Amino acid sequence: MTTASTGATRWLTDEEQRVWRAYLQATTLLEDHLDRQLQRDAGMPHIYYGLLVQLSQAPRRRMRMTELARNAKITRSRLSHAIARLEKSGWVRREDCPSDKRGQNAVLTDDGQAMLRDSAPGHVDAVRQAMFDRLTPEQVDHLGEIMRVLAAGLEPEGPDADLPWLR
Amino acid sequence: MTTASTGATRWLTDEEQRVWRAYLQATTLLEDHLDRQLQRDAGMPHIYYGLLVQLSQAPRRRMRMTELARNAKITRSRLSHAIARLEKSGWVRREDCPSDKRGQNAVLTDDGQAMLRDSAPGHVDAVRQAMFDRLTPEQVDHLGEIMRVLAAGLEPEGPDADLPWLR
DNA sequence: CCTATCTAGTTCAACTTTCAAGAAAAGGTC
DNA sequence: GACCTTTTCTTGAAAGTTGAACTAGATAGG
Repeated sequence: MTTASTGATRWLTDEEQRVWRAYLQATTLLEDHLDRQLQRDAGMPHIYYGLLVQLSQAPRRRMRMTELARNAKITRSRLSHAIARLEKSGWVRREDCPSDKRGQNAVLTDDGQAMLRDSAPGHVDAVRQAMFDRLTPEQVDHLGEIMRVLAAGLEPEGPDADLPWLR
Repeated sequence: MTTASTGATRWLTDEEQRVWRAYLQATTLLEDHLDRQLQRDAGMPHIYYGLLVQLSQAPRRRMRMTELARNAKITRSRLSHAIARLEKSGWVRREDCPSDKRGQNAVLTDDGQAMLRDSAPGHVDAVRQAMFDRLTPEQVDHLGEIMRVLAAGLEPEGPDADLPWLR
């Protein structure tokens, strides 16, 4: 039920406002921190690094553009630009999809794989220091469950739902 | 203790990887969702909206640039550009600080206040639907505590620490 | 087939963010 | 006061993102 249907806004309680504010601050700071760490150590923003990680875990280190965009929760437009940039840096190359002439595979190059191998330890350290070393095991469990719920709530639901990242 | 000092990387466990992945997906989806909601309903990205909210809650609806940047966890450069844009839209104006001739106050205009009043219900609804309506009260408590810990861990510590958002 | 529609991916322009550099005022020291 | 450092804020260019428009190939119905 939304405000629009009733005319009565359910404002956030003081406690909810505090939680929301803490959420915004923590996520902003963490994103910024990791962007900076990876820009320094791997020469690319965090999200680009995430794309390479996905490719490294995919069969034959390659993935269709749309599937990669869907996994990373970004639009295809954004992915096109990102892959173009990563291609220029030599970490990824494009390849025509054999079974669908419209399709492209993004392929992690050997250089890309080597770069990941070299920068992964530093990145894992950064993530540990920022998150896992600061939380109790119970808090990690809770966080995982909470984030799964939030992510599920923001996924498009029906088969005919308008998928934001396909625009 | 970091990998760099010992040579042994403490990789993430499978469960930690799942939590990390869920965190990245949820935060990406939520940020994206709210950016889109506010771009549609208020004509600006989420972070700009947050700046106006801060101003609306400040005494006399104005705040020094540096303080606003610090609260919003963004760099002063980014804030300068953002305020320039909000000024062009008429929601904010700049004002010289009387006590420090280097300083500027960002002031929420009446138009800005009115815009906030009109768009706040829709935004609160969006936040509720995405987060508070999906979590149990216990989960909200846990989330708040977790986010406070993470934010605190990413704040610069010493007085001489290099403050990212002051660059 | 033929046509209409859908899907995959790219491109362009407008906008936002980042980083490095710089102008101007404040503060500290002698 | 003269000098040096720090703080405040802005600027400009490069990089990244967005949303709409577009091309080309796949798909479905007649």
